[in-house]
Amino acid sequence: MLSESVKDCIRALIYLALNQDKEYISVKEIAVKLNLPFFFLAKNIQKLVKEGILDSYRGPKGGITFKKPLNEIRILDIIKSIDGDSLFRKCILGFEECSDDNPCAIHQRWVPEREHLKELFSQSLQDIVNDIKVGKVKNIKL
Amino acid sequence: MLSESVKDCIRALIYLALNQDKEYISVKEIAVKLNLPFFFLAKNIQKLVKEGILDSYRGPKGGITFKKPLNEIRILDIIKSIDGDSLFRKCILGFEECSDDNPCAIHQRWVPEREHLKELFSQSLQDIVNDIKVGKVKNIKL
DNA sequence: TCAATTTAAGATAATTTTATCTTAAATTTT
DNA sequence: AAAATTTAAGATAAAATTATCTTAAATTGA
Repeated sequence: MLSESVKDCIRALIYLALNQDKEYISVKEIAVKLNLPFFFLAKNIQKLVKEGILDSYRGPKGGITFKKPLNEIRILDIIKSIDGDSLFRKCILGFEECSDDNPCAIHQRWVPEREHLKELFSQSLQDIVNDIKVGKVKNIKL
Repeated sequence: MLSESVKDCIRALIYLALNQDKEYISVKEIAVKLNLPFFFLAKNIQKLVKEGILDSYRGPKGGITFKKPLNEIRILDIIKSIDGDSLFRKCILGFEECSDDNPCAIHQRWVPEREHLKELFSQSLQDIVNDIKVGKVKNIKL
């Protein structure tokens, strides 16, 4: 469903969102705290920097921080930046051209589900942070 | 979402379901008609034979046929046979242990969606064939 | 029986994804 | 200025997925 890269990045950004007090947080710290492979995470984080979701700063005291407010960063944006948007756009059976007029055998049942998925991932980091901070969800895994 | 193998198999089985008049249909015929790579399809079809979804018969006039009635073969069964059931069972962020008591940050929102997906794929080949034969869906791509 | 056809099984190869490493550049602290 | 820290970029490697091929076994029909 989601690639390893995306999963890592989502976790990293939730961690970052929950620790926004400091100016910059190093990728190293995130990798250690979340037990993620540093080099792999660093490479994927770079993509989010290029996409304009994160800002980065080198040197000691350097690290990454958000470039946008949390409520403007959706899980969907993270997924699109890393994996692309094919999951929310393409035919479930892989047909290049599959539409209402020219549907695959599952099209009419799949399209609403696809929209449903898109909605789910439209939750923002702010939404997630709220769930956690309000205590709606406890013993959260990061 | 779904592997190439699964997509090919679903398409192949829908084709098979729509052409059940003959006793056996060769994998070759399906591969040609659906423009699928023969060797790849043949290998994956073998798994469905082993899973008890299909029967096969060698030699000229040989091929494959269903081992169960169409209403007992769900898309879910095809997916499980080829890709496994992790999509419908595992945590969206990849945590091995993620439950209501010990959830990841997206758990509570993901679980209902996962159930929704499972329901979608619980449609049987018979359901799909009905949609097509009743003319509910036209210009279908196979 | 023999040739043709078709699945069975597994070896091999190509591609993509995931993971790791190396070097460089920027920045801070001493 | 020098040392330490951290991201940047891209090379390299490992693993998983996808694709192809080869040989064998079974079956049919001439």
